[in-house]
Amino acid sequence: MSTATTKRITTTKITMNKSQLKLVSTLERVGGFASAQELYQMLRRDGDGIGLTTVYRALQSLLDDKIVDVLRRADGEAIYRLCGEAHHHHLVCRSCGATVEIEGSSVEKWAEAISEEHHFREVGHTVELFGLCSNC
Amino acid sequence: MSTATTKRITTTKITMNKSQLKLVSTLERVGGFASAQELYQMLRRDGDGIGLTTVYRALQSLLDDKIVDVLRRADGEAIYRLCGEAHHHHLVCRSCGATVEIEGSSVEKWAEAISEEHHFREVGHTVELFGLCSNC
DNA sequence: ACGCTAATGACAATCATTTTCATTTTTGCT
DNA sequence: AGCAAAAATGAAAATGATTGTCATTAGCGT
Repeated sequence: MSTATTKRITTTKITMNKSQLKLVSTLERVGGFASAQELYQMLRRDGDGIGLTTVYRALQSLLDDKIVDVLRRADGEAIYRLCGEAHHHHLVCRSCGATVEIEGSSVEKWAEAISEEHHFREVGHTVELFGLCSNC
Repeated sequence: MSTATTKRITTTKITMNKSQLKLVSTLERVGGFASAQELYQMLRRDGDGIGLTTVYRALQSLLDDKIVDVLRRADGEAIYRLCGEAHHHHLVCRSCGATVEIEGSSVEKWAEAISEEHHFREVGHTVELFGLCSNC
């Protein structure tokens, strides 16, 4: 008999309720980041009678289930996006707001190495660059 | 006579008022990040009659003068630190809050390269890692 | 249909941050 | 020193995102 440890396979069954599904599809439509307030307004505009509380709750569940990622805008407002989106970072002009999407495999590798070095698991990262673009 | 363009030397005289000085010295004492609310409470504990409004205003001025940096905690609260502090990043346990300070010259170089590539100037960056530490 | 649980939404509460505005302090000038 | 204008200050109210409360409702299994 092998003494190999059995890998734990996480079989958490993830069930999404109606609100969560609506949010996911709205986020798909957005294709990037959106705040809770923005998502709420989009749904209302579409005639949906969803409540703000429900939007926040559903987003929290989606976060727990790792279906969405969260980030903070400069003013502190939380913005969400689907995890599935290709992971990239942003170079933002702090004057005019122009944004360039950056893919940075080197940073990903760096983050991974650091995490291992310190025995951290499930490490995500936030990497954002802020400066002045050539026009500003 | 030379036709060389004259380099503009920015001689903005930076004068700090009393409140700004107090905040700088408090931040020195802290040696890292602190929120406006925390700084306010520290000063009050020390018997200073400073008002919260003044703390926010002074921090804003220090930001404008590039004397302090700002970052966001996970809950969206803004935290400030002196720019002079050795620049480093953080690896934070999202469960117990344990924090490891990381220095990452490779990320600095990467950020610089990206900035140049897109002709951005005065680029600062935010790099934070969040995960689960070995105890959690 | 019935009973139970999860989900929902209106509303109030919280908390950081910003605004307002009247008062005080500092500064510059004579 | 004396005085006027400008800058700084702080109390209190306003704002805006987010969270908590709680009564109502929708779904589901029997």
